[in-house]
Amino acid sequence: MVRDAKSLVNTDELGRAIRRKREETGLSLRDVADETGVSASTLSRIENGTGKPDADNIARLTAWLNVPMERIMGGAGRREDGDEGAPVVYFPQEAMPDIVEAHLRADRNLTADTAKALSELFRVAYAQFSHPGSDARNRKRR
Amino acid sequence: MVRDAKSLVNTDELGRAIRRKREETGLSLRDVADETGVSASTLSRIENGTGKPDADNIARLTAWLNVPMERIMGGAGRREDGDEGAPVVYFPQEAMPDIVEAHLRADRNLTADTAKALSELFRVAYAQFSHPGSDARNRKRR
DNA sequence: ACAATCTGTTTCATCCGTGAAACAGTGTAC
DNA sequence: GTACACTGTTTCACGGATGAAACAGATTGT
Repeated sequence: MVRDAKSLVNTDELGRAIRRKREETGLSLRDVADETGVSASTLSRIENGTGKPDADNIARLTAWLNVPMERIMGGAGRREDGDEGAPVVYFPQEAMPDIVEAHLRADRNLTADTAKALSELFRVAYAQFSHPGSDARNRKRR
Repeated sequence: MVRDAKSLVNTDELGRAIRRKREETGLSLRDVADETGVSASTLSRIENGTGKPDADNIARLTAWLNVPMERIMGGAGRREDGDEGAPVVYFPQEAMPDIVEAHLRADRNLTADTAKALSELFRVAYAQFSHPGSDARNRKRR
């Protein structure tokens, strides 16, 4: 059942991937820090395999790497195929714009200002579409 | 409202999902604790939306829920088929609209039509801002 | 009645990941 | 030389997530 207290976070692989991409693109730790929102000191620790990054930083860095999180974190089952009968709403209005913004910040083809502008645009548009005016929380499942 | 929080971990939905499945299967917190390796006290906190679980516990619980982790955490990514070792495949700007679209489609707060419309809007806006040749690139001296 | 055993919640002390800032090298200009 | 601007690393105080254990409530058995 439960494997004994083994860490499910593959820190080494994550660190290697980050260092590889960072060096390939010729960026400094502080550059990546600016793009991802993860501090340079934390990035250094992750690249050197010291400690385990928390969930937010893993999400930011996997977004920057463009790799699925399961690559870095183990133990997650895969379902999803066929249909999403699962009655769970995972991305409510609150989270979505932040997720998009995180992706935009990680996009090297955008300046910080542009990323912010796009993020704001999306935020406004999303809010408009996802808040029909009623206070209905979630769409009823059918 | 969380202004700077920008947490990429959707704790509330994770907690709701766990509580739902736990009650559906008639398990106690300590039962789930035994199955997942997450302590009952931590489970109680997660179900009630207090704090943010760390990466290991997210992995354990998404595994127990049998849902992909991206549903809980806002990571980007694309799975490269098969190969494990070196295999982190990066592909930059073209991916962004697709990533956003994937997230929008997974958002149950949006109808399919709305998701598509938002996706298109984002695609157009992004293309406008990110096309090469302009000043879009970050100034970077070597 | 009482006790025993469940349940979920909440202290409590400990551990650890975090970012800012200090630090140590390494060039590069002047 | 010696400032300066960069690099990656490490120190530091702090916030917060954690599990064990204490806790309160409910249910059941005797």
